[in-house]
Amino acid sequence: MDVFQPATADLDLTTVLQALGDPVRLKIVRELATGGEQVCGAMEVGVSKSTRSHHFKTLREAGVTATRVEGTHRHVSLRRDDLEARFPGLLDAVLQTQAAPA
Amino acid sequence: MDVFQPATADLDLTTVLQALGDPVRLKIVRELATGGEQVCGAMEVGVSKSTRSHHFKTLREAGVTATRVEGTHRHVSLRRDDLEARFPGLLDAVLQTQAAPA
DNA sequence: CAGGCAGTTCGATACTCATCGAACCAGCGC
DNA sequence: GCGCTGGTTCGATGAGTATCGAACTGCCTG
Repeated sequence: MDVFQPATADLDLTTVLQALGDPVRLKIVRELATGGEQVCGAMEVGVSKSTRSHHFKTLREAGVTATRVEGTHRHVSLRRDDLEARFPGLLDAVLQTQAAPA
Repeated sequence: MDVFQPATADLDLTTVLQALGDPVRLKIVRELATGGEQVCGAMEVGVSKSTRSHHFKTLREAGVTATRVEGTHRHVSLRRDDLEARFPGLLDAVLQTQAAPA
């Protein structure tokens, strides 16, 4: 298992935007933003286990999240500082927006 | 020809992020940001005419750009104010980032 | 050790979408 | 009117990806 996540300098804007440009992942990011680090499975995003895993992987590989393995659990958190360093204001701008404008 | 573009209130974050999450469109947005309103065809983005048209359409329908028809030309501009009103700081954050991190 | 649980991976499916060339449409100039 | 030129639309194609269930892996506990 590679819990690899890209270095801050390697973060690619297009990739990050693509990662954020999905309703499910955006929801995940919001959850992480408000709830802090969370266990992967504790989040209810309305998709199957495998799909959820896929989205977490996408976010991680885009450099949006960090994953910490602890026993059988994976603790996922936002890489706020790294994102802020690489794309100042971007994450805040995304998070400030209302979740779902109906 | 519908030069329809969504109202400010209808702008959807996911849609905008998806629109921005493409290298070609990101390039277009940058060009518009630095050069102001431009004629559609005057922009060199490295894709065919039809593909370029498609990207302009995507950006327009996402609410990122405005299109003004003048004779046979289409003048395209960024909807900076609308985007700023709906997603404060987002566009700036995107534009501030270096174009292509090698 | 056996079982269960967390999470990933696999294989398949369906859908989206970026891309192109060609055909088409609409002004503009001759 | 005839054609050129800017731009859109069409149809096709290929790549990417979101989704699922099922099989697998690893850890922890009884």
